[in-house]
Amino acid sequence: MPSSSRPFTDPLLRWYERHGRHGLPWRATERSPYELLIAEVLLQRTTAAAVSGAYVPFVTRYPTPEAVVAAPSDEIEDRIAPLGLSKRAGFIERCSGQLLARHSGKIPRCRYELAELHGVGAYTARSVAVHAFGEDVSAVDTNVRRLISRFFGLECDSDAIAVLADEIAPSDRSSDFLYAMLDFAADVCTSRNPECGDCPLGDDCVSTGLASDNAD
DNA sequence: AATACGGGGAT
DNA sequence: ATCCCAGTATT
Repeated sequence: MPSSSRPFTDPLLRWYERHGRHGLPWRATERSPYELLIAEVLLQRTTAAAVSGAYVPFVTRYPTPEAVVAAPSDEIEDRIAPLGLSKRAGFIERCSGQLLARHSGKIPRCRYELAELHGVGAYTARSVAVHAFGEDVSAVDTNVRRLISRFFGLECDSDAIAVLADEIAPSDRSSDFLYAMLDFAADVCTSRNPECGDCPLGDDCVSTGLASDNAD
């Protein structure tokens, strides 16, 4: 992590310790890599609030890839349906089969092997690598993209965002840092009507004060 | 490089 | 009524 990024990372981590969404069920300690992978798939284009209700019943009913493969397809689909993008039910089934066939039911640590799994793209692979295995990278989703583009003044669709996100990830706290960016972007640096007023990053944010979104 | 998938909450 | 959400697979 370059020292020049500390005006970003330090206040962000401090904010996270105080105001982060620490109660989200997939963040509980002792979640297995498989359980984290399931959470990430359910969270694709889906709000944390929506997933939080369905998550515990899901991983309780299907605690392993074996349980997914053994279960009736329509039953899994019924649990995904309220979240939308119900084809993810099929993703999870196929992914679970691949986990059994290729990795003897375990979640691989390598994010490129992770991304070979059905329903697991670059983002989800990185996310699992960070939260399950502590890899020193970032995962750029909608929230992180918006936050970094605003703070550093980068174009929203710039490839530089992903590069920068990796560079500034603190090697010893990559998971907390990612959660911190997600929570901060969801609660303060929101898509519409960001709370720039009492933003703890305000002094150094390129876009501070221009309350219109889409900071570039 | 576009497009389909999607229900639910916020504005 | 429209926008948005911890994206990915498929044209």
